Amino acid sequence: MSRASDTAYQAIRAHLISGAAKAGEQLTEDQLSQIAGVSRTPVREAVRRLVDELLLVRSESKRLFVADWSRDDIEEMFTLRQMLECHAAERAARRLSRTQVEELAAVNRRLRDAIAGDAPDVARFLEANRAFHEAIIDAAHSPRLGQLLGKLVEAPVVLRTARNYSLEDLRQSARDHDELVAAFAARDAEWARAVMGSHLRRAFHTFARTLGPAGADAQGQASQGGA
Amino acid sequence: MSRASDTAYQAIRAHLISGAAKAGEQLTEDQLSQIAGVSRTPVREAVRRLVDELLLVRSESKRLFVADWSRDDIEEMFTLRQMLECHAAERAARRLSRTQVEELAAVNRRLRDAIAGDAPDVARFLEANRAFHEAIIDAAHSPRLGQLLGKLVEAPVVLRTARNYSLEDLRQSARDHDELVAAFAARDAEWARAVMGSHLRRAFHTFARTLGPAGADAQGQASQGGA
DNA sequence: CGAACCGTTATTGTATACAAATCGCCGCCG
DNA sequence: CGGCGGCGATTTGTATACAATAACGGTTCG
Repeated sequence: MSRASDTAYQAIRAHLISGAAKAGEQLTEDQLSQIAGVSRTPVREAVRRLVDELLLVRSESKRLFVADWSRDDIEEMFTLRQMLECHAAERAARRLSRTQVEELAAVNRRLRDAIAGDAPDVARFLEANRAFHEAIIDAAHSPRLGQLLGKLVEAPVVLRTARNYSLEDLRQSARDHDELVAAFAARDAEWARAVMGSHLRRAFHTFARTLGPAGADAQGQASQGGA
Repeated sequence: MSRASDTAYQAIRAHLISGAAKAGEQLTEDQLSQIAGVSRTPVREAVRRLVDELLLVRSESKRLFVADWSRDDIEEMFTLRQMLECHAAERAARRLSRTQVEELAAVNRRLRDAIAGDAPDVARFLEANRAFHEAIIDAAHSPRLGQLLGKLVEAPVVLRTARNYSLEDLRQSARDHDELVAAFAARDAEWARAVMGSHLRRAFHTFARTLGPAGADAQGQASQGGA
């Protein structure tokens, strides 16, 4: 990846994740180029990526805003992710070699380690979690699928880092992963799909619980739509 | 949309569709800026879109090539599209108003008109077809879904214009659309999903038939992968 | 004769200056 | 008192020049 535009991407992303920028706030390319320490050209490239990943939004008149995810947006995202990632699990179940299954199991042991004690290491947990899901998607051998999912998983992973998960939530995730590994070992595609489905759907509800009841929604903002 | 970068997008896209550029051929941003008649800056913007839509490919060293779709790539793409668009049909079935259903029916009448005689007007057919599917996706009210599908439908629609479809293929499509309208009118989400599924799966086989048997595949090229 | 090295050339990446478009505000008129 | 129009300021879009990097070809050494 090119140097400056990648620098810009990471810097801006970090800036968004850190919470320094509030949802709905306007940002200008100039500000961002100052933050990233590069000129506007690579910033624009980085911004395009971030818009694609739904972390930034461009208004109708091309002005730039920090994305503001409503509960419905998040549910939609989880639904799409579930659809695609269940498919990935199904394909992976048919293709994973014994060695690869063992590798997945190893990744999940790392994940368990991260939540072994009373004080879970959330950063390590998230890293292992990401690696686990990524390995499955890779194993599905469907480049386009991976590409589509890449965009979807970015955003929530980001938001997630800011949230507090209960230890029980994390442990349930680990159990889900174990069952996925079992399904893969058995080469049972239907099983894998089903486990992945409930895993992600529960993740959504765990996530949504922190946002309040289903009716309440975020306030308006520069129209996010536009397909 | 900005003037020059949009011009560039359309010009380059037209250049690719017209067949003037062979699959796997290298293109430089300079060439493209000459073709489009604008500077490299908007060309780069347009190129990013086209890479995203899988019409162009960037090699590991950032060189630019005309995408070369293997049969497997096409099958993958249709599979993903089916998954997403079935979901869209399901949602649309629950949401479409009587008026909207009638509008869909009208679009399909346009489509039938285009293939009424012995010499079908393929351009009009494709336009109506696109409008039909787009209306369903819009009705699904899922902006992210629309966005994902946008990328997937671009490529095949493009290739498709170059192919010859039998009159019977086109008529079958029209019948499928009629049945979809019926499913929508009945507000039967399962029915809609099923019809959409067979519609797209058949489209894939119709398409694949023109590419030869399943085993034969395209030759190598700059690695297309990269999720 | 083959393979690795180095200089040349082609191609992409970045910075900067400028043009176009948009916004927000202020004054004007109804 | 409220809406309309236009002007200044802000922000994005485009062109161009230059820098960095990767491919190519020739030469030389083993």
